Amino acid sequence: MAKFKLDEIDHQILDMLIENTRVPFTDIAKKLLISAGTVHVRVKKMEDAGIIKGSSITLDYKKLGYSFIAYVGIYLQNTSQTKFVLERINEIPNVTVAHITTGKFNIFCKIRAKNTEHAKDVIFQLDDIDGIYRTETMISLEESINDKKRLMHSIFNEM
Amino acid sequence: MAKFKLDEIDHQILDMLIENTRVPFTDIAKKLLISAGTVHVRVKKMEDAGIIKGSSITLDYKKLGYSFIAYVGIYLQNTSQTKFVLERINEIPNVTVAHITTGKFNIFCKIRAKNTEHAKDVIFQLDDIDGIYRTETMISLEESINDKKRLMHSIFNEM
DNA sequence: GGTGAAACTTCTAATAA
DNA sequence: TTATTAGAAGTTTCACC
Repeated sequence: MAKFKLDEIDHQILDMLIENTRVPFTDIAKKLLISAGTVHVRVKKMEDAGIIKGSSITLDYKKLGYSFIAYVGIYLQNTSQTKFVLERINEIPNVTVAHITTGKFNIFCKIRAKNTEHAKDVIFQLDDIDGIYRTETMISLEESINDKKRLMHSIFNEM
Repeated sequence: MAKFKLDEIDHQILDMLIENTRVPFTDIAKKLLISAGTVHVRVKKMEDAGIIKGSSITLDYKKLGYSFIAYVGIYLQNTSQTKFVLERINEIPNVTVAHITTGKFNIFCKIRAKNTEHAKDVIFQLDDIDGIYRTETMISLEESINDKKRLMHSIFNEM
């Protein structure tokens, strides 16, 4: 996969879009002292290159009654079942991300639930999947999400 | 935290915004057979209520040369140092999320790096933090992200 | 590559229902 | 709560640097 070359302008455009996708191109243009047309062309180029894959709103799951987060490590009976089990896991909407991993666990996933009671149901759903022989749960007491912009800066400064 | 009441219309608006924040309100209106003004009012209401926290672009980190993902479980010398250590961890831009957890680990985080060599540097940075006495790394061989929309549907159907 | 302005589309807020 | 509408604001294209 080829590394796409971004210059300082692209980088600053991304920074602003990371914070808010609806920031007007005219505002970006004003801040970077370029024209709105240029912003448009550059964003389009990054979209076409697949650097910008899409955009999404950020929801407050706590306000939606979903304040429970946990990570679940999964041990399989047999690693040949990995693909199959992963598909079953991904059918559970409460599983937000799943990884095939090296180390202790074969599969590792993050779940989101309403509360402990509800989380128990989700974990039971996982335990019920054929091929999973044991799970190990780590409950999140506090989540801190790192600023996307900071990662972008560190990526950019190495390019 | 009070649960905000969303109706079917709100839910469908969220669905469309989850897929693409830049979808014109007029398109949403057309699809849901309501006016663009109504869409605007409802989105604003959800923003004011904090249900919609913001919006961001999704980047392709692989294309940016960052194809390495790992989870790192952290053991502390003393749990009283948790807050302090978490702050140090969050200063590393390659750590994208960190959690205080129950279970084996005291802190659990996700890192993003260029490759194994680079990941080693990041993990060494973690190991160097005062108060951390051991880390355990799980490398992601494959990541599958579950559709946000599916989670929203399951949340909505329980409301 | 970038610009600036025209043409087009979308947003927003006020008014009315 | 929702619809309509008109003016403001944003986006996109294009001829020209």
